[in-house]
Amino acid sequence: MKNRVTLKDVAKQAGVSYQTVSKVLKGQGNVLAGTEARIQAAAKELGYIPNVRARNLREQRSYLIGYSWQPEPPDLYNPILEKFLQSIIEVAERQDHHILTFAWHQKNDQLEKCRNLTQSGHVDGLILSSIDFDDPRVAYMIEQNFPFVTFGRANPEWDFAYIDVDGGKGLYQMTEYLLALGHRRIAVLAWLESSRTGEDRLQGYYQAMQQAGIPFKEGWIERGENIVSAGYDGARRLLQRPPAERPTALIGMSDTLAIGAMNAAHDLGLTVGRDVSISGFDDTPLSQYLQPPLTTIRQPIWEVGQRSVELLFQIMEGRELAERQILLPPKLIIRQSTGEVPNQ
Amino acid sequence: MKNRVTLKDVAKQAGVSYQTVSKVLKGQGNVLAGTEARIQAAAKELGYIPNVRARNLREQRSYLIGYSWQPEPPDLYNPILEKFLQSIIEVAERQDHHILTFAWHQKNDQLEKCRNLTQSGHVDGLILSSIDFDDPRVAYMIEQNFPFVTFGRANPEWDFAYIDVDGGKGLYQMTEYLLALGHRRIAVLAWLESSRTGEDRLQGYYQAMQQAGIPFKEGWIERGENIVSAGYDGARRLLQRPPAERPTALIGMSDTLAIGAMNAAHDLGLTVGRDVSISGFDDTPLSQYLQPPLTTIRQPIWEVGQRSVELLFQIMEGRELAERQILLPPKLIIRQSTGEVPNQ
DNA sequence: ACTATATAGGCGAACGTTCGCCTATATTGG
DNA sequence: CCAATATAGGCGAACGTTCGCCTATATAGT
Repeated sequence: MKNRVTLKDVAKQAGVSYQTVSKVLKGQGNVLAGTEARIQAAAKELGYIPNVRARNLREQRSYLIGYSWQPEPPDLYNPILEKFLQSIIEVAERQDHHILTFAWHQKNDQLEKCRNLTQSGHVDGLILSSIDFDDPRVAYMIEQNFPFVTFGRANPEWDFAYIDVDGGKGLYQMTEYLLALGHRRIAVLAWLESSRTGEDRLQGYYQAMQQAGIPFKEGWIERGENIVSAGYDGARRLLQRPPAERPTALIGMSDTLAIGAMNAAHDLGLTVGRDVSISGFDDTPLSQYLQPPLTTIRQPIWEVGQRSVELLFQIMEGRELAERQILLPPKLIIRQSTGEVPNQ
Repeated sequence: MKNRVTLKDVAKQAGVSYQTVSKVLKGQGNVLAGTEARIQAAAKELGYIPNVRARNLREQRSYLIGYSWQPEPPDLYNPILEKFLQSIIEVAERQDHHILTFAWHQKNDQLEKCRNLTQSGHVDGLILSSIDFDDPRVAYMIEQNFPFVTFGRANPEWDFAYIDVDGGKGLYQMTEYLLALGHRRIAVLAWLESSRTGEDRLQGYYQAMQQAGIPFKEGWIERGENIVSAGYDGARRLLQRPPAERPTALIGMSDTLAIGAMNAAHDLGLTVGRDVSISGFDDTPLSQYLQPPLTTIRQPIWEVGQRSVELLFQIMEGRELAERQILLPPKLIIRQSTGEVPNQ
């Protein structure tokens, strides 16, 4: 590891100055064909691989993009992390960049970590997720004018590049679908009001219900953390109401909540898909194998990852951007948990 | 980003040479208390943060650890990736290191990627997973004497640092448990013979069966890829055998296969946990919420991650290691898919 | 034949650290 | 009073690139 082959070694072997080797290898050389061949041969023979640490210092960049996500508690998991990571890694590598991952444990760690990572020159850009409404990281990045992209929206008054999935549209479609099936009493297992993403999604539900002329009932929204037991408890409360006001369909704001709801229905002796319809959000890989398979909403995660890196590259290159805010539509995936599978 | 504050800025403000600032800030200074205070104050006032690119070049290291994993196909997911990643990130950060992630798509990409990453000085060490028996990456790292640790074993004739979970022990415990419940016809949904991990696990099954004096039946091993449909197909074949030779218990080599098996049993009108026992391996976060909850084997992923980074640090520091090969025991998690929950 | 221009490649400088050695002053001991 | 030693901090060098400028030769134009 220590005595790696450097430009100087190649230069000596090829009989030129090491700077010339650099130029030739970067395709900026202005040399005779013979010289070029000699240099290439020497580089190949010696197995020259440029030292990125020196390049980084000289070029004042690190070819690294930072990414961190909010850790889930042990018994839970992040259904989209793997795909998202893989997509950003893939796109980054196409441009000779890598992804540096970092963690934050306390909420107030976040800003400090971002500060350090950016100011120390560790990374050239940042991809942030689990964005809060008035997220201090976003404010800081804007203030510092440091290249970044978020997966998720923040305060709409701030102008910065983000990508998000239109969860409102997702819930709108889902509600519409359930209404078309004939449901009228449709409840939602929602997140706490502090979640911006959660409230966005809920808007889609409100909108569809209103369009269908169904008056809003406060009691149809059960709120809780994004954990299975919250889905279970919420569904249990809803399903134990008097028959006349018991919902016939439950929309979970995540597959996690939907799974809790399915278990609650099961424990109450109800058959999901017949006695009650239940749907989720995320299209967790296993959701199609649940009994019954879960109707859900799939986020275009791969595309989110790809486009966020592409966006970030454009920002890092200082290009003017036509489209800095991207909202991607999710896709309704119909399975048996909301009743018989329709034709096709 | 461009005109960040450097040692020279701090030095000017404190009225000393920049090298002295460096020494003081690294705690190696031999200066008057007053000078030290002046330097610290200046650094704080200017918000000095060392430039890691310069440090890396000078120190000939990157403070980065590389990690890559085998991407799962889109409808599948890696049940342990998130926890593993989080654990290695956390331990790495405690020592001022970060994790650099990279991908490989083709099998033959792997070696090339590792070569580049190590020879270019991108990373100081590597954590490798999805190890093959005669894995060329391992051979290369040994030959280059580059610091690395694997999660998983390779050719036992090679001497290098690894951590693995004793899957054989896991299957032994599971088989023993099923035998204790009274099962005699116990089948396994296994991986292809080319999987070293799979064969290791299978050994535990063979051993337990042999100790119980039950003759081995070739037909009780159904092999396939690690995908739900393979578990489904394998279980279907096993469960459709004539009653006298139909297995009463199916051991899945992964939760994925077990889920396929549960679906097959369901489709054949069998109740899992009563008509047939089914178990998995991994303790996927959702496995406890399946209907019925899945008996499975939990890998100590957090510990694997933690210890692999600790091991790697020791190797990077060139310390002699007492224990370079670590085998951790998994834990049997009993739920209802293998029958009634025992007391406690 | 003399100047302008292109061609091929050398060379210095810089990126921001860290580290070891050097020096000037102050302190101590005999 | 002088030499030995500590103390405080300066200074040069190096890590391995990239980049711009410079120069020497060759070629072309008039």
